[in-house]
Amino acid sequence: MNATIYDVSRLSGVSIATVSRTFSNPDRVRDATRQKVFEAAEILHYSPNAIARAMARQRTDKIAFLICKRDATILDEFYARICESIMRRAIRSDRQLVISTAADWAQAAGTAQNKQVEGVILGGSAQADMVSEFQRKHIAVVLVNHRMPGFDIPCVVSDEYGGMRLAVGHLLQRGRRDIAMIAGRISPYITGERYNAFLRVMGEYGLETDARHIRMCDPTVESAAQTALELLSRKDRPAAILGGNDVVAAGVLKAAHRLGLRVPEELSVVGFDDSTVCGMVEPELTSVHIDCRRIGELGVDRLHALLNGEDCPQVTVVPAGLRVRGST
Amino acid sequence: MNATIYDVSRLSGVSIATVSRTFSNPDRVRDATRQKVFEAAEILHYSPNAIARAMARQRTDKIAFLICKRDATILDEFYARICESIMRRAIRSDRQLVISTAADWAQAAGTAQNKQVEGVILGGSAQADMVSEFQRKHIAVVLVNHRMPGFDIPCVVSDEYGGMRLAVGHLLQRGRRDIAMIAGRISPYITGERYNAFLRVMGEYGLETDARHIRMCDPTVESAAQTALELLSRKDRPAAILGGNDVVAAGVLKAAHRLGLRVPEELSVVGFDDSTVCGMVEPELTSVHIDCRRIGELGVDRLHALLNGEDCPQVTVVPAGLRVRGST
DNA sequence: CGAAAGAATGTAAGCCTTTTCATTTTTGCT
DNA sequence: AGCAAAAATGAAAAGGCTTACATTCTTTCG
Repeated sequence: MNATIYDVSRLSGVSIATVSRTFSNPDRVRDATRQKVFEAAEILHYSPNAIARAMARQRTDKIAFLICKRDATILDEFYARICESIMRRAIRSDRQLVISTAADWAQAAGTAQNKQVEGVILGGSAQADMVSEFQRKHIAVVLVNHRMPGFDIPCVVSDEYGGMRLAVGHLLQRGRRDIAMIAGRISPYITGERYNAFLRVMGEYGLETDARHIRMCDPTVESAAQTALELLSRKDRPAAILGGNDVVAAGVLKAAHRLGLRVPEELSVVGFDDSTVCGMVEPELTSVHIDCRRIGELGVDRLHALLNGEDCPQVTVVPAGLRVRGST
Repeated sequence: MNATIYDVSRLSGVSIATVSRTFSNPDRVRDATRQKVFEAAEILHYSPNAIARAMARQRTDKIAFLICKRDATILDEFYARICESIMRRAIRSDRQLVISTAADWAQAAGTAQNKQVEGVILGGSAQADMVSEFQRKHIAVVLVNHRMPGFDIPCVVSDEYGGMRLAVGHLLQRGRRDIAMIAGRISPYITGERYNAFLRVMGEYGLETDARHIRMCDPTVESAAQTALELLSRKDRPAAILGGNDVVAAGVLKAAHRLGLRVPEELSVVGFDDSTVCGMVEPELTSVHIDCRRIGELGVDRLHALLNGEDCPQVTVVPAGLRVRGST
């Protein structure tokens, strides 16, 4: 149906080898020849068949960003940002990016298998067995927002601890010592990381962390608001609440509003992710800035390094920042 | 490197044709044979090479969702939702989905070309020439959130007019007759559609639309807030403002807050899209609900219909709804 | 039990490139 | 002009699978 290299060869009067070279290695053919070939190709609307090419070369020059719906979803601005950044970076490279979802990681692996892609960026909590599966298939892997101790895989993560330190430090500066945390049930890795960071940082500042001041909730505003409501209705209510992410923090703001608590006068609220909602709520939300852009870029870079046989750091930690706004 | 059909053939003692059939047409081989083959495959970690298969069959069974960064981005919750829905629907089908971005449509077309995918769902404002390009390559196309009069392409869009009618009707019920609109510069299609719908609906209700009450702004809270500030500072300020989407509406809320205008008592605000921010702002935002989920599903369904040679409606309009919340 | 029909399997060609190696043409120099 | 070296080109094999067609094995039933 579509023109092939043979058609072009016939029309232009050169061999198929030369046609092939004209497209994949233009400076290896003479100017005049190249022109003849391009002309013929133009007439026939020919363009190389990527599949046949992949077949012959035994490589596709494709990489994938794999998202597992169970762990991460693009509906979460956090992941959407990473995804966006990966796209942006990949566009400028000589490898094509495909984004692929799957119901579960097993299916995702299947999708990526069979040399359809040479490398994958795994977003969300990958499992060890699936990573080995990839490695056995000689598919390069890098992890974003996740790490896998004991595995020989580059990963790029945000400095959750550093971010938490900034947040808590800032609250202390504002005179808040009685700090609670509501950890939204986001991806297991992030949730765990932030939770541990909180405990550690509080410990380092010599603050006690009342177990009742650490709560878990579903990652919805409503759930967060409910949880915050409980926390704030108690006599010994905290002076500040850290949300596991901005949605949770928005929920806290909501709860405060319902209780008539003024923010930041009577309660300080800090979120995580520095997403666009921070600027939409009232007061605007102080939030730990996660550099999703950088995470995505580095993810792509690491994968390219791996594929190019360059050496490549195992763990890359991207610094976090703090955007101070009206809620503290 | 990886096992091929030949290896399996050798180990299991059957011909490569039988191995092939075992994988792509299991019930065309005898039970005993199938088992032998699967066993051998298991041992060799064999799985069919998708590229070779595509080469032989002259088809990939892949479809793509193409996003052009210029027009649509996954960072916009609206598109993220559609994207998510497309993924969800595609997972359950027998065709694989790849999501692909490109700096511009030309590049996107290149990506999809060459029979790497059999069909594409185009998100955002596609251009006529690119669509013809696809058609010449025999790649099926469906449009989501866009239509292309005069072209033979199924498209699925939201009923923006119906949504607008609900919104304006609701405001009138609340006694607001002096209604302004701030159209965020979102995708050209959506922006235009909502703008036109506004004019038309206002006309139908016999309301005059002061040209000064229709504004354009960048799709950021700040820009929207600025624009709203101007609108609301005037002596003859409107009694209600329609935001072109929720982000814009959130900006309006912000402006109202700055001016000390109480919402909804002194100003009603309605957004578009019914995104998650609606529940986060104070007061919660009344918004026109766009059924992104359905749009995505139908997009996939239409494409499948097209590829299966079934007939397929040209234009599908998905009804919009109205979620009334505190801002009106 | 044997023939005919049907099911299972095998053979080999084809899908469209790339790439190695051999061959031809061009170039650069003396 | 003539020769070696370099550049351009061509012939052919390879890449892993599917599938039409031919062949062999099983059933079925008179």
